[in-house]
Amino acid sequence: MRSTKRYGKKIDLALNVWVKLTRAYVTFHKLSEENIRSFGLTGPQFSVLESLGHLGPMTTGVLCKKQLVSGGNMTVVIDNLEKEGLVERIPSTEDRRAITIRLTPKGKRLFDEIFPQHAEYIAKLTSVLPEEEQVKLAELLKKLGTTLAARF
Amino acid sequence: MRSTKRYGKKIDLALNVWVKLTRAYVTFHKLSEENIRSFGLTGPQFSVLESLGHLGPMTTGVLCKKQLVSGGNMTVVIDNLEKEGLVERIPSTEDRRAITIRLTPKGKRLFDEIFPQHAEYIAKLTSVLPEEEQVKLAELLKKLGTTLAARF
DNA sequence: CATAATTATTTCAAATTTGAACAATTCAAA
DNA sequence: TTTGAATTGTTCAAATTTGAAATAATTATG
Repeated sequence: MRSTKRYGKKIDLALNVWVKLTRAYVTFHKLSEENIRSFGLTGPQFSVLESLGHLGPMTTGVLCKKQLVSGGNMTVVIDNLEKEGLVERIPSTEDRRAITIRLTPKGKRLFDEIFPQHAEYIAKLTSVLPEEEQVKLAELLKKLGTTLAARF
Repeated sequence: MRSTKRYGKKIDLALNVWVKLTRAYVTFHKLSEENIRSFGLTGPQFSVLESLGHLGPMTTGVLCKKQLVSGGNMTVVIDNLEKEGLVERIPSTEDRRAITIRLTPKGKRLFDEIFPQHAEYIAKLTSVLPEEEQVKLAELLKKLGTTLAARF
């Protein structure tokens, strides 16, 4: 950390956290994305399938909040999944502005097939840390993420 | 974590680490990016200024490795910084394929002005964790990131 | 009830990023 | 040497993402 040693102890520590968070995330993300591509899906497509597969049908807006992406982007992602016949748009019964997205049977089959494989891969990557460190890391990251989201 | 409780203890734990890493990173990144925009720079532009400001002139290729982005992208980022008069391209003396990028005086002045401000902001964000947790988190993230990069 | 403000989604243009193709250069081995 | 493989940076096309309208529907307020 030679590059971040000139701003006082507190700031150096904070910069170090941020740098390490970025490196760990980017490296992990590239590997995960690569694995997802091998299933013929993009990362965002996979994330949508995962949300729908685990939590059931939900509206476009809820999907946006879950993945923290813009609405314009989500429309495109859903368009592409729809073209592949993996999801379908159903007008919401309660709110006629809203559209419910759900897996088609084909989408459900694909999800059931590839999600466990991808989960195995994630576990392989994560296993570079022993389990007790994984627990600690998840706990700290959760605290950081939720507190930031709540406070800023 | 209702959505990730059906694949066995080890896999659930790994998925949890990955989900929390993603949330913490994306949330932090959006806030940091927003702050950088307030200085009239994009995130990648700021990162290049930071590398050059802290470590001195370096080639395009080294910048790519530091920021983990593609060469095509780095060319555009440097083009834009050059248009603003913040960096300049110098043909490398040792390797005539390579081009050294360095800050102009204007770039150096901007860097000296805004980096401490941004560092303060990062410290404000990070301060949602007490210092001993920051130390622990940085340590775990470093281990995760470096081991992944070395092993996969 | 009527009007305004908010919310959900889509459309569109612009910015960003990647990856492949390419030109120039370096390096290593025959 | 010199041939060929690898590396450096750029260009280009395509994919991705965002953010700002635009549209439609709902909710709140007077």
